[in-house]
Amino acid sequence: MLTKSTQYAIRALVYIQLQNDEQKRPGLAEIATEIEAPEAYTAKIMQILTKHKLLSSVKGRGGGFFFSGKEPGLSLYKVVEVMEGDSCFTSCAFGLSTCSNGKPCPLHDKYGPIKEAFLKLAQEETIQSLARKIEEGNAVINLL
Amino acid sequence: MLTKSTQYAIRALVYIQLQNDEQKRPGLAEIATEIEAPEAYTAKIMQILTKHKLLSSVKGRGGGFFFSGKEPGLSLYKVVEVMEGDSCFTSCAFGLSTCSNGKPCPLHDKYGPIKEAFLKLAQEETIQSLARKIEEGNAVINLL
DNA sequence: ACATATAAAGACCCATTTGTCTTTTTATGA
DNA sequence: TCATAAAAAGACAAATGGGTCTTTATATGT
Ligand code: FES
Ligand code: FES
Repeated sequence: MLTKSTQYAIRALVYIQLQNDEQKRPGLAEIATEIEAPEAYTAKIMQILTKHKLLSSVKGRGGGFFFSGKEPGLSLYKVVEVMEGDSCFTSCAFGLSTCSNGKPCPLHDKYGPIKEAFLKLAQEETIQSLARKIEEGNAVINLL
Repeated sequence: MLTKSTQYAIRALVYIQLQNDEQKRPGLAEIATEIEAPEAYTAKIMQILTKHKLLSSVKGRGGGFFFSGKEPGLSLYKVVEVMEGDSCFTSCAFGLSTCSNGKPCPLHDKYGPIKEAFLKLAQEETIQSLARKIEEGNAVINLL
């Protein structure tokens, strides 16, 4: 499972993308409310994201968060990597220090493909592709 | 990802099964060493498992841990449930409070099947089936 | 130019998970 | 029977993740 921080990050980024698509630049308070996350904690997460250049921000009046738009899509993989590292894609489900085909744990055969599928999902889906599903009415961003 | 405690539990149970298959009843110290886990912490985990009757134990001289053998297999699902609850099988990857087909998050379509596969794995695989893979030389229990 | 709205930064605090240490209980082999 | 080996129990400590509060820096609208 992804950590709460990663989930907050993904939800926040998707919300920002949705707003950007309407030429808006949401601020912290609005984002936190919309994704149902604590405001101060959301602030910390936004700081991590901007520090790692996944996102841009402007301070001061009328400031807020936005994607510069020059980049292509932002993959979920990148977000997960920045927020919690990539161990959820690589580590052994059984707890061995390394997951390898050479000395597999007894879960390796069946768990490997699951990890693969999750990795593929994270690499192929982007903040933008998720936002699009919401815009098309095929998914929701919260349960409000 | 399963928690460390859950992983310790699974490894310990598999080791006990392997020893039981040779008519042995390993004690705490031996188990902890073999699964490469802290002894005192392993003790706590064994207590949880015995309290929930996933495992039997005898105190005193010549004591140790063992499966009573009357039960059929012990599914991974049961172990996970006892150790950390079932949220890893049910919760929303995006962080919504409920995962539902009615109001799906934008990850639901692609993540759902992955969760399904993981649940199936946990329900079908048992401590005994994992032990068998090791006995047959198709997997290892540690990297020692 | 300046007041103000906003993000950034830093110092904390709380909860949970992971891990250790000590004491108690109990079964059993000598 | 009874000393001892073992698990059980309880109290505590460290590490991590999640969360809050206060102060600082800065961009912008007026
Ligand atoms: S070795 Fe355990 S999942 Fe690969
Ligand atoms: S609603 Fe998010 S995974 Fe089902």
